[in-house]
Amino acid sequence: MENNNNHYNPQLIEKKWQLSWATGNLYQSLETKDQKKFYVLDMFPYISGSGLHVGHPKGYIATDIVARQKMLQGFSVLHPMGWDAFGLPAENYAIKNKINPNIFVSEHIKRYKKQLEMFGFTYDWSKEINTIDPEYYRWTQWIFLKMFEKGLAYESEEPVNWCPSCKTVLANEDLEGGKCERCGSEVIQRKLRQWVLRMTDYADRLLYDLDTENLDWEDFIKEQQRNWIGRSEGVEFKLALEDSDEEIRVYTTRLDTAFGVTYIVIAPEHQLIEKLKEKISNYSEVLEYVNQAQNKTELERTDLQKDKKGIELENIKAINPFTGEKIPVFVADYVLGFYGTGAVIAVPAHDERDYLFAKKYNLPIKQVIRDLEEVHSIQESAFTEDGILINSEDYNGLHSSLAREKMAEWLAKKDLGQKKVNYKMRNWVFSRQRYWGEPIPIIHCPSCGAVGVPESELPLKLPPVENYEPSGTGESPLANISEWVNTKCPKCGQEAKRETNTMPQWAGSSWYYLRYIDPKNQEKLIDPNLEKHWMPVDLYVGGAEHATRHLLYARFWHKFLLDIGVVSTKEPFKRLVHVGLILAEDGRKMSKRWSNVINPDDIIQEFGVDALRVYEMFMGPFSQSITWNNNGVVGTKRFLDKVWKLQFKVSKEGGENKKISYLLNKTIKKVSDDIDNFKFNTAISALMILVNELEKEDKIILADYKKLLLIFSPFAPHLCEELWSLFGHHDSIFLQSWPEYNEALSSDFDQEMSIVVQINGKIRDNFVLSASASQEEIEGVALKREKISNLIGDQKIKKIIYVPKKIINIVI
RNA sequence: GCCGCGGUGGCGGAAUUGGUAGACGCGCUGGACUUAAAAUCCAGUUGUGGCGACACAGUGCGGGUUCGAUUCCCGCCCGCGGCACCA
Repeated sequence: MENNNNHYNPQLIEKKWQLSWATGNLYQSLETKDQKKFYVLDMFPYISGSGLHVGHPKGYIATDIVARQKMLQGFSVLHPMGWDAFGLPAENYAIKNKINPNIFVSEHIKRYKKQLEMFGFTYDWSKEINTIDPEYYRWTQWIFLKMFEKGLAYESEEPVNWCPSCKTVLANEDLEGGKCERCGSEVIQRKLRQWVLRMTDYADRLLYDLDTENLDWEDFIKEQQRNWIGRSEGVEFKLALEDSDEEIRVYTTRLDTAFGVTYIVIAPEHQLIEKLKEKISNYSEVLEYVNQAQNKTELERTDLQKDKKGIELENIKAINPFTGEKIPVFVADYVLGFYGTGAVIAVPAHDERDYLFAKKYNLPIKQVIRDLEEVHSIQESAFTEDGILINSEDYNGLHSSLAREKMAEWLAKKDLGQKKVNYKMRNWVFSRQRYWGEPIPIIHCPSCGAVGVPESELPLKLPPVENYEPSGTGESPLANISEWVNTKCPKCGQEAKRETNTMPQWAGSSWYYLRYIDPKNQEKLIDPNLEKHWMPVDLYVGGAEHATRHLLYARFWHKFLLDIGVVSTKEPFKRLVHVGLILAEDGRKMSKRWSNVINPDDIIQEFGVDALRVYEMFMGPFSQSITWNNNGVVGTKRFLDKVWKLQFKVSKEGGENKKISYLLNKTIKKVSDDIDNFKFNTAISALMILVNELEKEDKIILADYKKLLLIFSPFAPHLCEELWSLFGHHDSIFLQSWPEYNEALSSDFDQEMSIVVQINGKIRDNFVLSASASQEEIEGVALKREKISNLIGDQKIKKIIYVPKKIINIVI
């Protein structure tokens, strides 16, 4: 099909311009001093088994529009792309299809890249990175070594989440409702030696910088991170045990309720059970309960619906330091071993769980806080809010918040306890018992312990292996390659063994945005001058599912890199926008499983990539999930054809068309603002309105048409570049300047105004008159209108409200 | 259960320092062009009543504030996302 007066043929122009842009190095980012920089970043794709569907490029289209607009506005733009390719999903796919993961990943990268190139994106491919490239992951390993040096990476034997199907441990962040996020299997707790990153050391900074660094992030993502970090301020203190040297340490945020403590509850994992085994008179019963609890899966144990069960440690009594009362000690699995001290004071009157537990086991419920209005009845339910203290001796009458302070002071003075901050967030379990990941650069020496691989030996390459299958023993398949495992200790030269665990999927993506800036640097992770030039990332676009994983990990690593002087900003991503999903026409997620996937190649074949780009941006608000509709692409192709057809109305002669220049000017502002605010749908709508008006004209002035092409070009780059060249230009449209909005012009045109007349707020009439008319004149005209005077009749006018240039409301 | 977001025509959606609800697009109806179809163009399209001018109703439900509420307040219902015994 040829181009004709009604339609253009995308096949004839799109490939041509993509080639021209690439050979002209149009998108190479340069560190020029005289231009302002703009670093716009996409979350790079993870290489999995399935290819791209129409949902994947949505975010990339948006960043491409922003990148092109910024270029036109005179910024030097960095817009890179790369590949995230280590990790479980890629490895599982490779195993399932019996391919070498290396080969599978490399082939898929080629395919992804080809698909991305069809979209005509502005990527600077000279900056391409790939997380499985040894020249890339040597720096991932380098960061790990630095963390090891600083004591932030350590070995641990704590119980960890183990996925029996993936045969590896998982971080807390990798769980979804107690199940493996990848395969859905139930995760069990297993004691295994692991590498762990001390992320909780950064908890406060991760929390406070969300607010103090003026991050332009959507609130719900910040909120998710805050909840995930889960900071709480409380007090840790000890209770003595009767007839014993042991003591119980507890953590509470409600010290004000301390006089209401009627028993203590400890977690089944608590070491005190073992220590007191001689003293506990029902020890065998207790042990049975403990074993039962530990055999439960995480899911069963955290099921809120289940009964609050527990068992008393008979013959054990703790002493409440505030009252001197002797209180029983229970073990119950609703207390978590890993949080706080693994032991809590139970205040049934003021905590719902304790209330249920106390009712079940007939334990006393002692009220020590009353509500201000004195309407709450402890007989009916626990009162969990702050209030006024009662039954609390010296503290009676104080408000909860003040009581907490005073009581904490008292504990500190008696040397029984002090204020303490706790986090829900746990340290990052960083090793995986799998093949497809960055080797952890550590050597285990019988004399020196864990020793870092010398920097000069990086990258420590992942060796080829015959069998990728995970063993399930807690060792990775690397353990079977003796020539790789056996080595010498870099410190003492003795025979030693390499660490065989690998890094998790999220390692490479935790710092990739830095490497784009200086991808080929052999000496350093990044050149400090380049880092200062480009960082922080000005705009980061990707899926919201990364709120508590990638985005938290990357912030953590970034802060560490700040501490060791590699980067200069506190936060990596200044502005973050999340992309809404594109759902299939049946309303479900697009997936091979449902065979409802729309392939972009087919749409591009039929309508061209510009029509697809414009449609995806026009569908609805960018961050909202929206269902795909093939007819929508028909509509945007129709719109592109309208723009194409307008060229035949362009005339080089003739004077200014006031009406059009006014509307054009308004559209320039609307489109500029809307791109800034990610309101692409209304930007396109404004362009449609302009085009509809231009269609009605017999003649279009060339200068106006060029402006239309310029403001439309970020959305439909191929079509606009083609039309630009058809008017005799030899240089790219993207080397021009974004049209300026002329503020004076906007008021110039408003010589008339349309006034709506309301009676008691109901619209009854409207008329047009000169924009210079005063309120009195307008009132006069309105009251003389036949319709209005008939409606008013002889009723009395109470008052008249005038909204300048819009509405006059007569109240009768 | 807690936190966050949302509910507007046949459909996707637009409009919020309170000021003409339904922009723009899809679909549908009628018309022009054509031997015919496609494409394109023109007109219409929230509902009810009316030939019509127009009237009444209308932004999840029930109240309230206001000259005026999709927008603000109170009480509910429904959907989506996140967290989930964190003491």
